Amino acid sequence: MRLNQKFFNRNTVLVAQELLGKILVRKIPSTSLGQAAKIIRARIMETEAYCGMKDLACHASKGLTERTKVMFGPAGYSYVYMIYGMYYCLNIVTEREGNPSAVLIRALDCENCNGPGKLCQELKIDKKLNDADITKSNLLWIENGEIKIKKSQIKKGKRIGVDYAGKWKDKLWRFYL
DNA sequence: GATAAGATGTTA
DNA sequence: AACATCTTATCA
Repeated sequence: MRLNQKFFNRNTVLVAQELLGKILVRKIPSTSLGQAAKIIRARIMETEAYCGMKDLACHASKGLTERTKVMFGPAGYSYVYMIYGMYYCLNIVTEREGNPSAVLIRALDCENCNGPGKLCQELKIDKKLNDADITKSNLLWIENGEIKIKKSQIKKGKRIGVDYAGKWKDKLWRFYL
């Protein structure tokens, strides 16, 4: 079953943990004539929570801009941005409209998906998939996993690469299996 | 294992 | 100028 708006319209740290073990589904349309479309399904293994304007590690802390505006909208939308000039990162917007937060998908359990930049490469996720309603899209969505994840299976750590974020850099908002 | 550098373009 | 990354190289 596909996860709905209600699932994402909640506390970001909670959603980040509950996304572990869920199935990310990506339908890649055919690129050339006669070539079949491809569907990739993979378990989410690692996430990070980025919580609103106060969180200095969250892009939305810089205010509403062309880049961050998706996060200010309703939950359940994709936020895709370019990082370091070479990679894309995939996030899902959480919380109610006006509370700009998102969960970064850092790793899946498939080949070449052990990092936020790599999994976007593997799943052919780029800026075109920014601002997509993943509760309705037929290109990208998330489904319930078969397996129920127990709280004891979830490991926590500091978020990666956010040393500039002052007191927010030490928050244990990275979750992984 | 830890650390450093380089590739690269968007962002404010 | 800094950056929510990854790969390769060079240490220990």
